[in-house]
Amino acid sequence: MSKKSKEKALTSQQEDFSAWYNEIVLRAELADHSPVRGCMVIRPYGYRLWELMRDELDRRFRETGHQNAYFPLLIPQSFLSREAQHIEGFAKEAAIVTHTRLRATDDGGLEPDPASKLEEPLIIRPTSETVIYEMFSKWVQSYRDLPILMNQWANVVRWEMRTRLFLRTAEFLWQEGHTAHATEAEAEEETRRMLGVYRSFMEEWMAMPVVTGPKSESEKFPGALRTYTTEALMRDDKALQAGTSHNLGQNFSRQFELTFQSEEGSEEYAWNTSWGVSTRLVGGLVMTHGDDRGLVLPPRLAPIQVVFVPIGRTDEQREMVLGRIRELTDRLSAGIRIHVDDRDNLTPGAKFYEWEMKGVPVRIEIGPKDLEKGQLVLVERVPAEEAERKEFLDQQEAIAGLEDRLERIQARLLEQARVRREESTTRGGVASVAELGRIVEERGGFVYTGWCGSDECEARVKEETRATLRVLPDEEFRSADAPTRCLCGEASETEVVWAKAY
RNA sequence: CGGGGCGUAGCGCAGCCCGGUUAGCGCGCCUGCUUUGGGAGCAGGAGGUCCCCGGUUCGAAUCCGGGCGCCCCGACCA
Repeated sequence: MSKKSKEKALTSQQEDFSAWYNEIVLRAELADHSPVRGCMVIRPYGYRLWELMRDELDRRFRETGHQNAYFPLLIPQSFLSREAQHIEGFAKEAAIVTHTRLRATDDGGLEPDPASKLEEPLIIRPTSETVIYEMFSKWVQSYRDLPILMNQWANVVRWEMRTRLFLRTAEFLWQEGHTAHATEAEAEEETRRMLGVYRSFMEEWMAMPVVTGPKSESEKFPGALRTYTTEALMRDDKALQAGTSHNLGQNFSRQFELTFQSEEGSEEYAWNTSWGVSTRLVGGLVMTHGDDRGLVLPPRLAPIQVVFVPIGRTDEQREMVLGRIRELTDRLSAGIRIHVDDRDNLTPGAKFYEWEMKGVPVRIEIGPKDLEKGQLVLVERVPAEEAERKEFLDQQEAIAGLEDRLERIQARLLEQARVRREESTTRGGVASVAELGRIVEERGGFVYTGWCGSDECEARVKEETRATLRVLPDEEFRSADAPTRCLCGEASETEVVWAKAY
């Protein structure tokens, strides 16, 4: 019995992925557009998602010895200009504070008071390397003060031309880790360690598989020696840079006189790293798992893991059903995030659609018939097999098994995402730029090829195919028999991954 | 910053080309009754600076000029 939907249906992913994404973010109440162009309001449901990500990442940062701190939003303009590449990277998208007062205009409006003009403009941080290393230089004297392992949760502003909710907004929330070390080897180890933290978080919590490895010279962070990335593949077969970890070398310590006296007594520049993930991860989560019904959330990050929908014709029935639900949920471990949808102005069907759209992993229906039989109806957001969509289960057993079920769902989502990525990955036999272009155009996904290592070659491929060099994959991701030739015909130096990217 | 599209009720839209009563529809919202295992039904009701400013006209959502905003597609970026 196909029911005509009164709600406008979601645009399907196949019809227009971009429209699908925008609609789902708004309709699932993750975020909304702000009055200021390019900025977003993160709504409670979306913010809870971010908080759950944040809490787990924060736990992992502490576990690896890092401490949280907070550095100011405003940065002296002169700081940014100290590191040449760094300024080049951020100058084009800066928000600048020039005045400290407003005054009334004749026509009843407001304008910056010229008398309050700052001698030196302040930049709203696009990232905090400069202030942080300035401060580190005050705090560090000897090798005994190292390493410094610090992190901050903050907002940053980058005045983007073109924005999209979560994926690229003018202001976003993130974490930026900043460390200082006595040796290059230690800094490199730290850079790698945090890349690993990101990777395992993304896989274990977001159920989002990633390919890790260094970026090419042209794609690295401005001011870094080396940038490592975690690259994920979205359901529209475009790549998303989900997190980055940078070995900054001594670039910043030289500019900010971040020096220390070594064990041997010599004065040395410290070695720095920085690493970050942002609210962009929420966008990545949406585009990794979402389908034409809406969001699909992995249980570990779902604000609501299990939603109960009571069903009853009469007030009396509803009371009894709700009573039963209370009995059952009292017995649940406090670790499970549940919600009982007892609204009486919606039919059960309407609730089903709503919670599916919001990506809740498990729905449990209980009605009068179930009370008699001691059973309940359980539906997973993404069932293992379509055939068993509605499961009729013993109440006690179902409740007792919820925790395990959520873990199984978590694992399955990662597995499914992995399968999708592999199906969208092309390895071997891509021998020309034209062929790469064709694959990227027609099929999308990750394309592995050989690379001679030259910037010019990379730029040419980018120009001709619209694909970018996403990552020089770490060994475990490389092909069994790596290509021996670059697309240009020269000998391949390393295997690389190309894709159209967000 | 270039190209395209759109601004009318909370949301989605019609009306505009061809100016003419109190500006309309669906969803949502409020009240009541009946309902509830896949988007409930009926009845009643609330809700609008038609993006802004100016012009043309007896009369502007509609025509003209200027502005603003948003979305999409490109160049740059987490």
